[in-house]
This record gives sequence, C-alpha cells and structure tokens, in this order.
Amino acid sequence: MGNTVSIKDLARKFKCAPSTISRALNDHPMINIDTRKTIQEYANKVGYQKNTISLSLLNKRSKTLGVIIPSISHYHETAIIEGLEAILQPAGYLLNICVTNESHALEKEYLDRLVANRVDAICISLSQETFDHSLNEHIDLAISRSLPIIFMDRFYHESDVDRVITDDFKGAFMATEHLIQMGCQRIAHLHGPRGITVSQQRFKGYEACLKKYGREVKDEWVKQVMFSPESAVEATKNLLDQKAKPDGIFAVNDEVGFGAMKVIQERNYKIPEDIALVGFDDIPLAAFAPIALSSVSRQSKKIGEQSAQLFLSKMNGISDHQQVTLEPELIVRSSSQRNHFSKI
Amino acid sequence: MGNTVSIKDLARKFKCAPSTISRALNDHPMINIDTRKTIQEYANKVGYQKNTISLSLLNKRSKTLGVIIPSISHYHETAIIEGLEAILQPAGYLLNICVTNESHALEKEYLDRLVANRVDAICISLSQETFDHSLNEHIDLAISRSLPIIFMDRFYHESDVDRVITDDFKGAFMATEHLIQMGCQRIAHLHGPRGITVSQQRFKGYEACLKKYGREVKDEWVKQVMFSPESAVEATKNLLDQKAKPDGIFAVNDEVGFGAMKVIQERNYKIPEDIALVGFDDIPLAAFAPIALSSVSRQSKKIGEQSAQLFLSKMNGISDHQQVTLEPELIVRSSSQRNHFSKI
DNA sequence: AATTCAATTGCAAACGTTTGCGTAATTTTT
DNA sequence: AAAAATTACGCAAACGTTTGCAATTGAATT
Repeated sequence: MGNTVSIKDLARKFKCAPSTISRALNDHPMINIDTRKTIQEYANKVGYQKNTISLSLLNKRSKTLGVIIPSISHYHETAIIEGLEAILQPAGYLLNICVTNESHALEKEYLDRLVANRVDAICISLSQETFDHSLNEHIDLAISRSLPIIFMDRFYHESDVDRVITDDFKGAFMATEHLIQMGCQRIAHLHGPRGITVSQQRFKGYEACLKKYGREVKDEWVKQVMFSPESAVEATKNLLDQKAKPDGIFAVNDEVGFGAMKVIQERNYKIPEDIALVGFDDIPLAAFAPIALSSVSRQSKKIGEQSAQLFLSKMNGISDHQQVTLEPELIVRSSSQRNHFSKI
Repeated sequence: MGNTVSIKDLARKFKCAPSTISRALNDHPMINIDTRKTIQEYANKVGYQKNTISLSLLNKRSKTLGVIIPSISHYHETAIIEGLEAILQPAGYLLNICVTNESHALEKEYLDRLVANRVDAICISLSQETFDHSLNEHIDLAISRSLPIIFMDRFYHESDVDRVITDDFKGAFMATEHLIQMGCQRIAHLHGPRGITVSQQRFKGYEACLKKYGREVKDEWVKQVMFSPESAVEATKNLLDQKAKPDGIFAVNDEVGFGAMKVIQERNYKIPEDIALVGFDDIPLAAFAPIALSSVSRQSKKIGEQSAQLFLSKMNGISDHQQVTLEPELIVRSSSQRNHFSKI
C-alpha cells in the first residue's frame, strides 16, 4: 500500500540490477557472499516483502486452492477445512473459501472468480441446485480446461473424476443394522434434502439393510427434512403420530437427531428403550445430547486431509484420476445401546 | 493450465494489438461496434477467461480479503464467515481464510503469506498465544505498512485501530443479572481460557454485576475451562463438590454450558430449579440441549457483516479508524426460566 | 485543394519477479 | 606471458492486462 518496497527500489538503492537483488535475496551462490548479506540485511530492515502476485503471473501457479462448499455451518464442513489446512499450510498454500448456500448461480459465479484468480485447483462439494438440475456445464468446462477439480462428498460422475468421499451407503447400512441388532422392529428414517448424494446414499443404505433383513421399507416411515434440528421436529411428530409408531430412528445427521430426540422426550417416550436413535456425522456435541447420541462418524477431517493430499499429488504431475473412499465408523452411545430388547 | 487463452492469443488470431482486444472485451466505445462483437463472440467461444492476477499486479489491489481466525470449529466463527461472504461476494471479493489454532507462530506465518499475496486487508481475531505474550510486532508491522487490519472479537489496542466486537462485558452482565433476578444466590462462572479478550470481558461483566448487587465474588466459584463441553465436565464436578454449591452457573459459551448441564443432570439436580444455567453465543443447538439452554446471542453473523462493511469503507478511502460494538441479546430458555425462586 | 475533425487502432510502458545468457573483471593454469 | 577458467554481475524477456498518447485513415469542412 504505497509504502511497500520492491526489488526495483532496492536495485536503485544499491545501484545494481534487479536480477542481482533477486538472486541475493534468494541466496543464490552466484552472488558474492558479502553483497548478499548486505542486501539481505537492508531488505530486512526496510521490511521488504516478496510480491507473490508477480510470481503467480510468471509461474502460472498461485499456490492457492479454491474451496467451494454449499454451507459452512456444520461440523462436517469446518472439519474438512481443518483437514485441508492441516496439510496445505505446511506446503505453503492458501485457501480461497467460497460458500454457495446451495445456490447454483453462486457456485457458477464463484467458480468463474476462482478460475480468473488462477487457483491451482478447486475442491468442491456441489450445491443442491446443481444437483437437482444436473447443471454441470460450468464444472465440465473447468475440467476440460484441465483445471484440477476434486469432488468432496457430492459428485456427479462415476469415474473420470477425482473425488474423496465417505461411504455414506455403508455408514447408513451400519446404523440401520445396529438398530436391528438392538431389537428394533419398526425403523424409520429422517431423510435429508432430495437431490443430494449424501441424502440419497444414506437412504439407500437404510433401504438395503432393511431389505437384507427382510424388513419392509414403508414410505410412511421415511420423512424428508433439512439438515437442521428445527426441521426434524415436525417430521418426528409425524412419525410418532402414526398407529404403528417406529421403535428405532435413523436420522440423516446429528442435528436432525437432536431435533428428533427433543420431540421423543416431549412425548415421554424413553430413549433407547421405546425408541432407539442413531445420527450421522458424530458432531462434538453428540455425546452431550439429552441422551448421548449414537452416530456414524464420517471422518470429516480426514476428507479434508485426503483431498489435500490428492491435490498435492496432482501438483506433482500425477494426472490419473483418484477416488478415495473413507470408511465410516459407528459410535454407539446411550441413545441406541439397549441391554434388553424392546417388547414388540 | 496450458490451454488457457490470453489476450495476446486473441490479438494474434485477429492480427491486431492486445490493446484492441482488451478494449473490445471491456466494451470500450472507442472500438468499432462490429469489431467488438466479433471479438467478444470469438473470445466467448474459445472460453477466454480474464487473468485477474495480472490485474492485481497492475492495480495493486487483489480483490481479496485475508481472514485470520484462531479456530473454525464453533458456530460463532462460521457465522462470521457467513456474514463476511454475504457482503463481500456481491462486491466481487474472495476470502483467504487462515486458521491459526491459537498458535502465534502460525498467525505470523499466515500474516506474512497474506501480505505476500497482497490481500487488500486483513480481518483478524488474535490467537491466544499472541495475547498471552503480547507478541504484537507482526501486527504492528503490518499496520505500519498501512495494510488495513480489522480486529474481530479480540484486539489489543484501545483506539487507533479498526475493530468490530460484541459487548461481551455487557452480555455477561445481562446473563448474571438475569440469574440474580431468577433468585440465584450463589452464582458460579465457568471462565474461558485466560488471555483471551472474550474470556476476560465475560468474567468482568460477571464480576461487575455481582458487585453491583452486593454479592461476593468467590474464587472457588470461578473455574477455568476451554471452549469445549469436555473441559467443562471436570470444572462443573468441582463446583458441585463444594459445601456451598452454586445455584446458578454462567458458562463462558454454549458448548461449556452443554458440558455443565450433563454433569448437573448426572448428579440429579434439577435445572433450573436447583441450578439455573446460562451460556453464551446462542448456537443453533442451544434450544435442543437436554434442557433448552438460555444464552447470550452475540450476533455472530453481524460481526462478519459489519467487518465487511468496514473493510469496504476502507477500500473507498475512508481512513478514520472505526470501532463498532454490537449489542448482545439475552435469550431466555428453560435452563434459567424460573417461575418460583429457589429456596436458599 | 488544403485543412480540420472524428473514428479507429497501435505503441509502449507499467505492475514485480525470475532466469538464461552474455560480459566484464579477476584469478588460475599452462 | 598468453590462454583458460572462474567469479560476479547486468541485460532483456517473460507472465497478462490496462491505458495515455500517438498514428493512421477516411470523411467533412473551408
């Protein structure tokens, strides 16, 4: 800002060529050791700071990763960011984080801006709108320009693409199977927003597990909600109002689990005796729910770390597409741990 | 990446000067309207994308805001980011988000990197280490180079600085006063990590309120914890083990409130009858705590919005330092709402 | 026919840094 | 003493874009 000092300024000061200053600052052995020291000291004294922008222009690499996510208000997303930073900070990268609020228009806008800023790659979790309407041209375009795109969680291609995901299907299967093993006969599912891979996969896992154990998948036991506790309230009331009310609920995530728990307790049903409950994501507060909430951990931070690793390998010229699938882990807590099974 | 097309490429294609292409793409009236259209169409067809980096170099403005925060795992921080994006996305800015994990070394490192990247300004919430040891040279240096620094939440100068904070003192005062009004006689405080403004201010508010109402401030009723529910467990047990156990607890934040609530319930005390509880931050799950948790909202998103506005005003050449203080709001829920006061 | 004017376009510098190559100056080798 | 090698530095181009000014062209005015 006005008073920044450049290599040219230093060159004027020392009556030498900018190239000499540049080499001196980079400790190039070609430059006389004393000259080097003198220049370095002076540069340090006047607070010279390298201008990375010019380097980005020259090297065609900005040492910046673009991150596009639909939301940032959940543990999962912040843990991903922590994972990304854990790997990329030591590697000298910065993160450009963009939150789309599930809007396709914003996603496009941000993608354009990141491309204009010449980020070295983009880690993206697609917005719901992009999903719902398969509006993928912007992504395809970016890929066709050979800008590395790494999908996290949500993706639309089966192969030909780099991605890091948790096996949501498996996680949901595990949660449902656990409920069955705890003796639940009527297992309901609080289904996430339509069109999102995560919602779909979790439902499929739930469905597949029920089928495997010869249980019927009843439409009236699958209620769609948003990823918030508030939205779970109405849906859970709905479930409990039914003649054959569920004795086990698999919630699409922990916030929804919290909402469901509230309603169940208000109706004076016992957890887990009357109704067992399992969430997803294993948020830090899960253990501090009214009844400690069982949950499927999707290793959110690891998604960030693996995405970062994948990114770094791409920077090292590895062009093969990689698909990393992380194993979910079921964390059993009081909300589903039954010592004796429910009767009927 | 290799196949990106530049203005020079277009100039070659049209056998004209780069300046003509530049003006054509920017719809400069100086260029013949037909030429303009032709060039624009072709540029569009081959997917020309402006290179913002060269512009940053030229204009000495990168249209990027640096954001340095100690952590990203709480609602407060993510809400701030949401607020920043809400204002800065429409204004054409990108965010470089850096998480320091309360480390001074990382904060310095990130600050350097952001300066090297020539961000237009930096919004920062100081790390605990920076605080504890008053290691502010890196900040002072940045300020002396007239890089706009906007402090959020945590700051070390009283004036001469731009900052956006919530009045934590007042919020803590309100929370404590509320507990007094609910009839609490022995009000404890779960104190946040030392050295952090937020912790200090909240303690001071608690202290000032007790004094105003002629209550003694007892050391044994002030326990220090981290910002997590786990760390609150031991401290709360400690409180409840005392002969004169508290009948009201003001927790430094909601996560801590969750932890305290867990312990209180395990000991079979009634909330709020035996012990009333108030947290801070008003996280989305507060209402879904075992007993809906009363909390002080600090308008986290607004902190981001106001910081963004302050930043924009700086970009418009307003050089006066601004200090914005937001009003906290007490949200009373079941954890502290008493109909009849506790008996002694 | 000479002059002015408007409409288009090109030239070149600038932003800050790096780097291959050339070139002095000095030292070492024969 | 001449040739070769070493040391230390400068020149200039490059990255992509914008912009003030000059230059060219053709048309309109005197």
